[in-house]
Amino acid sequence: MQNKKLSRKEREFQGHRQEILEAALKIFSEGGFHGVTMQDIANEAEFAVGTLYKFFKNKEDLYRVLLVEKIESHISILAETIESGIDEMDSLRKYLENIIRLVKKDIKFFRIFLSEIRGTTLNLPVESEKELRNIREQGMTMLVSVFKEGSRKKIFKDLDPFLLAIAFDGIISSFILYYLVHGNRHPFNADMIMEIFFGPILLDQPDCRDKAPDNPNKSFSRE
Amino acid sequence: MQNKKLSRKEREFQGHRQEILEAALKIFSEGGFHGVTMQDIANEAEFAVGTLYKFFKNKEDLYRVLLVEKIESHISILAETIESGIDEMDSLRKYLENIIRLVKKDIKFFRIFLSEIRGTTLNLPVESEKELRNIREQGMTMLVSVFKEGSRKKIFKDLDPFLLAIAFDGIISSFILYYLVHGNRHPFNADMIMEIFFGPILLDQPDCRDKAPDNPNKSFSRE
Amino acid sequence: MQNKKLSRKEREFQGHRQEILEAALKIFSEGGFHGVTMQDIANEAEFAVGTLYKFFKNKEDLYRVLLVEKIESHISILAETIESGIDEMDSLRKYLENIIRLVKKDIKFFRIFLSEIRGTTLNLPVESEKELRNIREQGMTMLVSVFKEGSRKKIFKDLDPFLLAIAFDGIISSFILYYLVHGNRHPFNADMIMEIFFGPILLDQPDCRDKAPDNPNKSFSRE
Amino acid sequence: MQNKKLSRKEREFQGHRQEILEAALKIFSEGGFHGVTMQDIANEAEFAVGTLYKFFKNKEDLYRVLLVEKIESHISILAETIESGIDEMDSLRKYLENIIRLVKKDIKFFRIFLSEIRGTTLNLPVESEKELRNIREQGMTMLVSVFKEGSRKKIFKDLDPFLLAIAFDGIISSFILYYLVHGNRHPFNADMIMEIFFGPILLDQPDCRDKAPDNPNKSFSRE
DNA sequence: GATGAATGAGTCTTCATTCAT
DNA sequence: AATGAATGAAGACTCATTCAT
Repeated sequence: MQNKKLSRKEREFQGHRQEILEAALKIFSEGGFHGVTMQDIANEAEFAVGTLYKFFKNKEDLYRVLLVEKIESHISILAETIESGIDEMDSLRKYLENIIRLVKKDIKFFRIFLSEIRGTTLNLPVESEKELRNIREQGMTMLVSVFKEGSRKKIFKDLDPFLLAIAFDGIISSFILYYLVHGNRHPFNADMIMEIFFGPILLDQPDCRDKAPDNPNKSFSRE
Repeated sequence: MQNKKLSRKEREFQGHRQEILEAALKIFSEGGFHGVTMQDIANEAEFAVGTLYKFFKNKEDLYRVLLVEKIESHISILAETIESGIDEMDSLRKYLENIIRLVKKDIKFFRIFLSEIRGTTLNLPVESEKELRNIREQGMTMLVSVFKEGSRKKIFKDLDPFLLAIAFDGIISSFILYYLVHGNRHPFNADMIMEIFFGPILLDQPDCRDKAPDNPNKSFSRE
Repeated sequence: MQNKKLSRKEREFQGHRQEILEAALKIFSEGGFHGVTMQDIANEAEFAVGTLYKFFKNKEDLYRVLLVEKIESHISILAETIESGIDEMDSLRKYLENIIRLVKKDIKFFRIFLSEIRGTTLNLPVESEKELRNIREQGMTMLVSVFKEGSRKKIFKDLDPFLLAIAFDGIISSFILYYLVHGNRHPFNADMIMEIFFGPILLDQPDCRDKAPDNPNKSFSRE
Repeated sequence: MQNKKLSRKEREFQGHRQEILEAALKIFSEGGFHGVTMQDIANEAEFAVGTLYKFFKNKEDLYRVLLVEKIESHISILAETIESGIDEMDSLRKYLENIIRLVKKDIKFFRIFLSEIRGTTLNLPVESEKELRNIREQGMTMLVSVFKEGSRKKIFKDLDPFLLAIAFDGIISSFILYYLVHGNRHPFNADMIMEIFFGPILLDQPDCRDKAPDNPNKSFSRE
């Protein structure tokens, strides 16, 4: 009975915690970290401000937890996805399909996520930003592995797998961002993105590389 | 003589305005809009706070002007660049080379720019955000035209030129972001990006498209 | 019990609101609207500045509420008074007696009231000034009615009742002002004011009117 | 010649001083002391802000001088007027006629004057307020003398001449204020005010004095 | 755990005043 | 005397956080 009682309490605790996180997600996604007050979140969550502080150390902590929990959950889904692929192309296509599914399911989160992750000027204190960036890096690492493996197997052209991962990730982000801002104006799906990325865009031309003289000025490296 | 005197004053005025803008750029790029006080900027600019308000209506105005002036200048450079290309591929390569050049020259600006433009949650009041997004849109429009023309000429594969532009833009942003965060760890240049985007990544495979059954669940469209 | 608790909270809330209003009254009556800071009021009220803003939207609102609540309360007292008179002279004498009583009881308020209401250059934004003037106007309207009725009954000499009200009101204000500045140096009471206003000042003289040639220059009308 | 040159300079100096005072009068009368910036006045005067400080020590000084000079000039006019009267009634009528004339000629000044003089909460630091009040007192003193003389000559009813002066002054202020706020809605002139003040308002009634029992509660004296 | 009134440090912004030209 | 750019002190207001109930 004691056990049961505690368990109910625990369930309630977790329930309230979730309600607060969801309220925070909604409110933050609309106003951004600085455009939102703890009172706003408390109102949305239908709790008193003080209560928020029983669950989260402070505003920043609430925001951070919000992001970290979701990112970790998404990353673990995507990790499974990638591992379930029968080959690298399959993994990446599934990865894409899943991201698209997640974005549709969780627009609010991605709204925050993008502004937080793509920005380089900070909403949060350095420490929190680092943590976010590290978690985020794990996601990139997964991609890099796939591209490395694909390169090793000679499925992919011989390019730095890291750069390929950056590019792939950039395309995805760009589509997500476009979707968040403009909705369905130019519909797309995983296969179209795969085609754009992996297929040739340029038709009937030997190679676009040889046209470029090695002008050091153009290369992207700090002097 | 009267004329000369006025001209000196005007030059001084513009000079001070520039100094403030540069100080603001530095400080904002380090702390973000909300992480920075007018006092911080005044200190960096070596003016009194009050002086900032002689040049800019308020903090937001200062930030907005900072972005707008630079974006407009960069866009006009890129527009010229694109027009100077002998064909679409040349235009895009030059576009890329110029962006890379601009980023190297103006890291601080791009730091702000990315966080401002890629985010969907606002730093600024809605009105200012709209203005920024509109200017930014002009940049995208340029890219779209090139892809449209390339499609028309059958230089590019028959895909929605809009999606191609989004993808191209996404790759660029991703590389810039990577450069801003990690510097030169994985060096790249315009040609590499061109190759990744326009060349095929997938080797010796007929087409990646036909493997994908038309699963509506995967397509990126709201219900 | 729940009810009681709420009621206690409500009582406390109203209590604090009153404490703030009283502190504000004291401080404003000494320094005027512009000569006083919210910090001054907070100190006097023994609350933090932030607390003031839980009760009043801003400094102006606090000042306005202060005036409006008191004016309305005073006007309603005076309205009752006037209605309770057995005839017009009685009404006005009672009106006077009550004003004198109120002034003695609430010197601080009248200090603010006079400077606010008699001035024509604004302390407050136009909107608030209008509101104050409107409420104030109600007070004048009461006086005008009495004078109208007295004129109709031929109790008063046949003069524009409006002008009589203005004159009567002016005398009162003048005595109040004198009292506020010099205290009791020249004591007076309601009856003395009544005598000055209603009785003849000029002795044994036919009428002072016929001596005045109709010089348009002297009449108080805009050309 | 040297003399002449200085004299021209002096004339110019005085001219500019006047222009500034006039601009200040206009601007202050519209916005009140605190609602106006030195820049506003400078704009109106078509001088630079710095120039204002060549003529006046600071904002307060400008405001004070503005009032003092006008008040003194008006008082001296009114003093002459009063002295020119053939008897007390004539003096007071002429006094009234002149005030009305002055108000019509100098609405802007009276707008400031009233709010400054009738208020008891300060726009200005205590010292300046005292100075203004002293000058103003001189005006009252003139009135008091006339009433004293009238009482001595038994022209006026035997009432404290001081109170009569306060009452007379109050009526005048009230009419002026009404005129400033509502313009000519209820036209009046010196004679009407004389009649209201000196004639009986109450008709066919023995005396209103004896009805009043000596209730100390009603008398206007601090306990 | 839940509450929400109270706190007060922190910021933007204004504007009287100065001073080099 | 005239200028007006620069100054910086001062004040209204906000909001994350605390704590007594």
